[in-house]
Amino acid sequence: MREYDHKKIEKKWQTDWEKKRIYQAKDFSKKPKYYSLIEFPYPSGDGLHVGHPRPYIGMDVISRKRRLEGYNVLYPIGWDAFGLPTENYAIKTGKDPRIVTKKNSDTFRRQIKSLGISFDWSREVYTTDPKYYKWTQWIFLQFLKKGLAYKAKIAINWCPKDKIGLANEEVVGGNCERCGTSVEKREKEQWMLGITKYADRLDKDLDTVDYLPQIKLSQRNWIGRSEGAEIDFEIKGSDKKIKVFTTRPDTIFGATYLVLSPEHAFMSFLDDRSLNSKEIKEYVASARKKTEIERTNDEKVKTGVELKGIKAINPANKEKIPIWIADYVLPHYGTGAIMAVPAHDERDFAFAKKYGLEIKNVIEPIFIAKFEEGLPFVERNAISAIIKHWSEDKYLALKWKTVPWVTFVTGGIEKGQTPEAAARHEIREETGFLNLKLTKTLPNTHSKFYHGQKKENRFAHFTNFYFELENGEQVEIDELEGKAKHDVIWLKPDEIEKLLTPEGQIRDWKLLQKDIVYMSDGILANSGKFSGQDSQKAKKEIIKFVGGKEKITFKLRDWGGEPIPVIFCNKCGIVPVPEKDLPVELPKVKNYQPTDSGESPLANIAKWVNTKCPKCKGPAKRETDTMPNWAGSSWYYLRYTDPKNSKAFADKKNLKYWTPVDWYNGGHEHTTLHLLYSRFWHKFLFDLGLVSTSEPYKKRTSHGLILAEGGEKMSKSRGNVINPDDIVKRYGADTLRLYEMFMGPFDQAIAWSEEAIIGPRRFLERVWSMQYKVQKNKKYTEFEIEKTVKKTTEDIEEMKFNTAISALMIFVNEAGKSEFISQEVYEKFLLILSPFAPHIAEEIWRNLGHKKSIHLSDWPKWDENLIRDEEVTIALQINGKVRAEIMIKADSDEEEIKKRALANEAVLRYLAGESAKKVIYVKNRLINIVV
RNA sequence: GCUGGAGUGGCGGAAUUGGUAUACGCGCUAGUUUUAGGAACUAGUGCCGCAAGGCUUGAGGGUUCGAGUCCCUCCUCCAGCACCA
Repeated sequence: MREYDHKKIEKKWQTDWEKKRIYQAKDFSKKPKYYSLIEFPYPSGDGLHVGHPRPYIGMDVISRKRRLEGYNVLYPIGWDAFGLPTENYAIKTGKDPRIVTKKNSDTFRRQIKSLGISFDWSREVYTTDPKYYKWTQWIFLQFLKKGLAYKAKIAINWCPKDKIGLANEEVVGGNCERCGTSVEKREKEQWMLGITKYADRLDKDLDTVDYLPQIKLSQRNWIGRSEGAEIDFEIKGSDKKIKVFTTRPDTIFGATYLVLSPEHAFMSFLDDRSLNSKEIKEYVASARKKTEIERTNDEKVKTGVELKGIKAINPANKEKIPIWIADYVLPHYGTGAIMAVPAHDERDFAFAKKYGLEIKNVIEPIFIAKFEEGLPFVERNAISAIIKHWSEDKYLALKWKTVPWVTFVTGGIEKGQTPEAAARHEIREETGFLNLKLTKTLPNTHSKFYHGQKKENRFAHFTNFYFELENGEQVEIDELEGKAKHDVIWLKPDEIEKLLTPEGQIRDWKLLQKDIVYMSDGILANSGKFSGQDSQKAKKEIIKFVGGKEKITFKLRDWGGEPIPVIFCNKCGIVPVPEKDLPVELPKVKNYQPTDSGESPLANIAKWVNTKCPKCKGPAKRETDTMPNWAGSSWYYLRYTDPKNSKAFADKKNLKYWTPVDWYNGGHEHTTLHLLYSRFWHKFLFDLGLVSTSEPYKKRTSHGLILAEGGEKMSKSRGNVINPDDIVKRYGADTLRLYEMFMGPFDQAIAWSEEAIIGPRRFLERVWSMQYKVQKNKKYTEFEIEKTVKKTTEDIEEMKFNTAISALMIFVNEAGKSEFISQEVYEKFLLILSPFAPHIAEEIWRNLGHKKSIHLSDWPKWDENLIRDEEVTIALQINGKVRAEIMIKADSDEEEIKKRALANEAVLRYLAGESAKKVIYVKNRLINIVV
């Protein structure tokens, strides 16, 4: 019996596989293709830590399984090397980023190879390679041609220490993510890509792909589609109009003022027309000075200034309403102006409260409780009354006798009766109390419910009152009307919310304690001819009524990116670099020091910057800003299909064969920006007829981070990095792979444990020693392997690698008990183990006499008939508690089992003479005896 | 604040979706054995209790013959978004 020598085995097979190129994808094949993809790594100087390979191993398991299932698999890798860290590193060391990148990727490659990941190394791409970024630039020129790339002056976050622009994500709490310096706001010309033009498609087409639900959700949130309307508000005494965007046109009768963002174009028209133009100008100027962060982070205290002497006209009710400017209205969303409905919007409410603006209720809440399906609704006008005790902080409620309700006093309004009179009448009848002071009338509410006593569905319209009792004087209550139906109880404030049944009354109570802004749909009120209608249903009619237009708006904004391949000419303006001159290569720069102005270090290299205009041949300058790193990573998966092509970014035939990516796994942190941007690029290329599918990725999943043992992020600066090299040396790549897949759910973050890794190693030891128990032509533990094959096959597809491995372990534990194992069964086992532990599986496979690699074999099938157990254990429960177990033949007769159960000794003991009320049988699972 | 996810032994985590809670692994306890290593093997291991037995899935209520799973209220943690009208 040989020892399990992982070092020898792993080295040997890695060399062999590489020599025979068994993982190289073939362009075009009779086999069906399968394209599995991981996010390509950023090769930092720190080398790999154990967190990096988790997704690679996960997709490796999928890819290896697909090969065994007969697919022609493309599983490529490359290096994403542009971007801030490289630049920062270069700045620090003064070294050429390309040399640094090369060195780093060499380390990464060696480390990844030592794990036995089945990447096709012949298709490696580098985003820093001119042969690659030539095509990034080329795609950019296509954007330019179609008008989807444009230059705009936008505010950027500027770190004065690093002298570098930061993306919003790189600003944490107003400080630079890297160095902690407080970030400034700077205006800078930036290249923008018009992703917003694709917003609708990016949203809709999510229906056509198989992404994890959370991923779709966060993409949808990021795109932020919302349906609403644009409505013009006329300015009194002027032909000017202000256009607002709203998702709640149904609340327009409650719009009591307008708010414009300080950047709004109306401001320039205004000039000195308003009575307080100086104040306004000051406010606009101060808002401009604030950074985006200040504007949104100032604990959301709202400030604003009224445009005095100017009024707008609410098109719904023709009322004159004031106009304000305030920086809580964002310039770049909707029209940069809103109609404020303080009664039904929290932000408007806070603002209105602060500045004493009118608050007009136009939506009355509707509460829908349980009702009988199919029964018509009987409409009733009703009252509800909160009544305070005359001397204590207690409130009157009725505890109903026939139904399990606790309510405030309620009752119908008779014809000709005022609501207040109805309330007083009802209170007297039901409680006998006489001396009430009407303290407050609360807003109306509506409620749909089933009236258990009257046996009908009710649609009640409530007028709500708050009374205070002046004293305890009472009259005798009529037996029938009062006491027979309910008892009067007094509730303390903290009991009310817990005990009260009707939601509407709970709301009344809460409203009495504090302001509540009702923002949901309901019944319209104070809304002219629309009063009484369902707010949701009336939306469209109201838009028509006020002359508005339905409109869909997106949160998504165009994003800045800085391309290289353009030239600025004084005569011709922005001129694209001719395609034949691509790529525009970066010059070798000796000094990578950044400049104070925010210009690229390239700007100092006159020789490179000064060039000729391709159009007029006059003197011109090159764009000196460099591409953001997401540009290169937006299309890299296309390059893998044809990585060496010098005529196009990839040949159409290759693209047609390999795309779309069948399964793309990546980090949670990329589910919005990267994923959205690459979808956008892909759709653009699709529109140009350059790729053959409208979506790049058929399926997308995420993996969780691996954290350090304390649960902290792993990083060199924290000094808690676990290097896979050490693990591979001591336990072997197979153990590491197995452990990473076994440690917990794949999509969840999880802390590394140096202790727990021994488990998978022991498992492999047992797998190893099993080979010495193999018997040919004998069958053992047959149905166990069938079960294991089924479970493993299914779990891998759902990325439930942890339970798949658990099934493998259970098999080995079981099979290990018998003296022998049949070769057939053992081989099946090795095949389903092979995606997780490819080296040991290969070694044993060959030891068993195979000449060809296990990884070129076939994935085993299982026989459903063998899995079905002949006998099953079922539980005997009494009142839901397990008291005994019995063995029965699978699918045996129900009555017979029940008889056996009732005759069971343990059952009889627990029954203790009592007879069974009911016996429930769940097929092949349990019997529950109710006593 | 909003949205999404989660809370199960000493620890990482299972649970065919309403049907025997704690699979698998780590750790721990006892034993066996050895080429003395960061070992291997065998048995045991949710909690309380000597036991019979009782109790257990963040807390509290509810529905059900039966709830980790469904409903309501609340608490805690993680992630993303953050005035998007």
